[in-house]
Amino acid sequence: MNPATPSQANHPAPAPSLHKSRSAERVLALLDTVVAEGTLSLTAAAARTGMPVSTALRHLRVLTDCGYLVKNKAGTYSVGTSFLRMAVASLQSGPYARLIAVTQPELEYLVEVTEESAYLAVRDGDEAVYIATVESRRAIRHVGWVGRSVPINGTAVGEALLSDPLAPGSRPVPVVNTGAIEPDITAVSAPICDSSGPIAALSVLGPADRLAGSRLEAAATAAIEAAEATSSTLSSPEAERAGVNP
Amino acid sequence: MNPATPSQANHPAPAPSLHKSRSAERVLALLDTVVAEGTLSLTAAAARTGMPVSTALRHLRVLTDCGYLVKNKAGTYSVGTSFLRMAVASLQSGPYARLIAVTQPELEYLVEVTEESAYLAVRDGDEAVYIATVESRRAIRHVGWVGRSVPINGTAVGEALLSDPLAPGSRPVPVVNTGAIEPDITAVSAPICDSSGPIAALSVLGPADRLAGSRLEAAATAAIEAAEATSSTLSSPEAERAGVNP
DNA sequence: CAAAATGTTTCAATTAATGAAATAACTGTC
DNA sequence: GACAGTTATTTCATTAATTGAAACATTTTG
Repeated sequence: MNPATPSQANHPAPAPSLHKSRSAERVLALLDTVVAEGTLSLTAAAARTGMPVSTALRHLRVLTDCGYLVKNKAGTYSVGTSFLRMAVASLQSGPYARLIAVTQPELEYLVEVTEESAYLAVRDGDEAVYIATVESRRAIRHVGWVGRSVPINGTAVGEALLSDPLAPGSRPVPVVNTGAIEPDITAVSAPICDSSGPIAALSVLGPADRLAGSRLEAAATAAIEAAEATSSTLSSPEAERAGVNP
Repeated sequence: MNPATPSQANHPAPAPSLHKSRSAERVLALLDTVVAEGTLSLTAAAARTGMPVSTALRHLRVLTDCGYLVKNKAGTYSVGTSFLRMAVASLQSGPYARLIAVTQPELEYLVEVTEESAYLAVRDGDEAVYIATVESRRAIRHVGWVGRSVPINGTAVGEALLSDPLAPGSRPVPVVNTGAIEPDITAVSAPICDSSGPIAALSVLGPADRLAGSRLEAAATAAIEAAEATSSTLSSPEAERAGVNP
């Protein structure tokens, strides 16, 4: 339904031997699909994941029994409260909690300076996922990419995440790209790094005709500044926290 | 590890016949446990979910192969980017997206008026889950309950979610409770309703000695006001949106 | 360095997942 | 309100796929 859906589940299973849990994978694929689509009927879910309806039904039942999905009166499935609980918990206390918290003010700063929407992205295999945003306050603005993922090659965020800031003499360079995913959208990205390299990236996204010239330069400067600020904040005090409990 | 963990997975399986997918349930239990704990070793995860290590390992591998979990160099597991993607997507475009968006300014209003932390909660079976918050700006404040769930009985949120605002003549009543979950914490809750009853609740949480007397009354008034504002905003224009695509 | 704990692999037994087909419940149409 | 079409649910025999004890490897601890 999405004309260009850059994300979607997984086909990472070329492993020949070694027992793999099929139903497990299937149940996860189902969950993923429903979350991605927001709402899905049984047959649609079965079709999307390529499994027989009866099997899909059984697995969807497991998911609803556990509260991860909810079956609305129309018979369709959507995310349930148990999944919500996990979602907020993972954002609140997972490994990315600090990253997201630290980034928030920087995103706000970027929006203030550039008047465009700012995003935080992390790497996911050969894709980059946008996991947080502060939207521009202008009428025309870039919205709704949180939760989306884009290829890591040929995009500004991707290049930022792949850049090697450890290479001697290399200063952080903003990556600018126009029209990689959608035409007329320009992206400026800068990497957030720890000692081992880029772990995330900040992106400013806006209309290509507006995000250009001196405004583009300003955005590039601001992005690097914000990303470096984030990097140093992250590396400074309490370095690693694994557990959740206070 | 949590002294009192009110949440946690599920034992909803009294069904005698009818094939149920065991590995599916197990993989979800594993995912849930890791998300709840933030970081977990193989043996710990196996113990928590009560399955043999070799089985847990196999399922954890499925989860890491799909990117839902990540295996850090220490050998422990934490949530991965694919799960993050789902998490933010579910908050951004799921059935609760509108609720959360509409509630945000109301939470901010509550914090402004009461100077205490404000939460949004929804029902999850016989529990209530806090899914959003705006924190008080005071030095002593209530934090960190997002993602947590509390029993629906004997708590302020719970009672708000159970209240019946449709009963003729009943005005919304704030529910106040002190020390239900933790001593010295007072909660004020008001239900957000649609035509069929409460669908969520707003809560103001603060230290019992501070959230009392006239301040408590002010909080109660504000909570009701905010909840009613949310209710009417939700019910007014575009009533239902199921799909995600623009 | 020995001992203990934790992580990983193997493999045969059999459980438990699978999916085609039959049935039931809707949905819309005339 | 009956008909065709679509979608959801149940059944059930087959067998593929999951399981877990135990052996082995690796890391941590004393």
